[in-house]
Amino acid sequence: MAKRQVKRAEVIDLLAVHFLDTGLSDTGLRRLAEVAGTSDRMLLYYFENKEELVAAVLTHIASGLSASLTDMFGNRPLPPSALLEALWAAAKSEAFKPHLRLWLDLAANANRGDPLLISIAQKISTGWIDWMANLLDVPEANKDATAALILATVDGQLVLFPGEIARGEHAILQLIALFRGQAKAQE
Amino acid sequence: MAKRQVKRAEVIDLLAVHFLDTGLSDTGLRRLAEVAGTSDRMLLYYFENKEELVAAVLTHIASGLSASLTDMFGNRPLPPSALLEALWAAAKSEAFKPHLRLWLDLAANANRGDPLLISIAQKISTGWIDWMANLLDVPEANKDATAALILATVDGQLVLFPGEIARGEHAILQLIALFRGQAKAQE
DNA sequence: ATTATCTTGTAGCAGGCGCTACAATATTAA
DNA sequence: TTAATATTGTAGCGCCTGCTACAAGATAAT
Repeated sequence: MAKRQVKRAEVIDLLAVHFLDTGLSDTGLRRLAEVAGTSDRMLLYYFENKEELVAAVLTHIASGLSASLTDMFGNRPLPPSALLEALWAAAKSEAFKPHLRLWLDLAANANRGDPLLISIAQKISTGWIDWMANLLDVPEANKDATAALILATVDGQLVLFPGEIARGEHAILQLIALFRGQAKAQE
Repeated sequence: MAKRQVKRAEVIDLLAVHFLDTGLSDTGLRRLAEVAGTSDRMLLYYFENKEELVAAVLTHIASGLSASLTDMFGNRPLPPSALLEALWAAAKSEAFKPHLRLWLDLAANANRGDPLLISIAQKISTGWIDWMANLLDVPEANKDATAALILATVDGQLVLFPGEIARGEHAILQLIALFRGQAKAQE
């Protein structure tokens, strides 16, 4: 009778939505219990402690990421300029914002030194990079570096223009132009 | 007579160091009082409330930033590739890390929606961009975009590779190469 | 010298935090 | 049916949070 495991999975699903909605700040046990339709006592029955709960929810979100990414972009190879263009359009959309904000939250907390959060954040980062590297129509040797550059620039927008990501658009356009120039030079 | 103002300034100085050391997480009033050599009661005498305290310390750090930047880089115009190279070397150094981590902390909290933190973060961001735009040896029309691109990419490293910023170095090198290629194409 | 103002200490409030002890119930196994 | 086990509720612990009421001492103005 693994009712505990079933409930645990349900809780994770509900809390994933909540984390994406509100970030990592609104995570008191009593609040999470309310969101998940249970009690704090029960959360600590399903999970060892709060740390394990948070880790489970975040890794669940991370593992669902790849799927939604391929849904959104397919797997047709794209040149860097086109990929960045498409990614930037997505990043500006409301549907994408929760993921980006949560990721920023996670990175900031990880940079405080928490080893658990660091490992989770790194797993998510490499997930993004691998996915994008496979999608890039560039020489094998440049794939990872190009993917990291694209991602870092988009993330950087989030840091540089908080609350108003689209304001730094000219930086993205600049990078697109650089990619185009490079492509032309290689002809 | 205005002893309160004097003490207030001293407190801000001490707390600026503490914020740079530990980020925005360790900011309980009793802890800050200990660091500043006073009591929580006194902090709330010098400042209206905690919010005003944090704002004062952060803007103090922000206003000291320009000075230390020009100290470090002078004001000789540099091409984008050289500037990025120098900035990246600085970003990897221990001396610089506190500023970057604090900035990331600030951006993450601002992205939660706090209007006060948003305005502070934006002030700091534009400070960086303006400083760098003035330093860039590129056509006037491209200065802001190039500066934002460089900053966003370096910040993005912080998000993408938490706790281990140097691991994403190939992305930076990629951007440097793109800048070099662009410079050559324009000859 | 006497007010008035400025500065500071003591004590505590109401609420949140993660977590647990204990017991009651529900479910399964024998 | 009885006994073991799994699930859940109630209540509360000790500690932290931002903040405040109140009064005592220090300093200044009159």
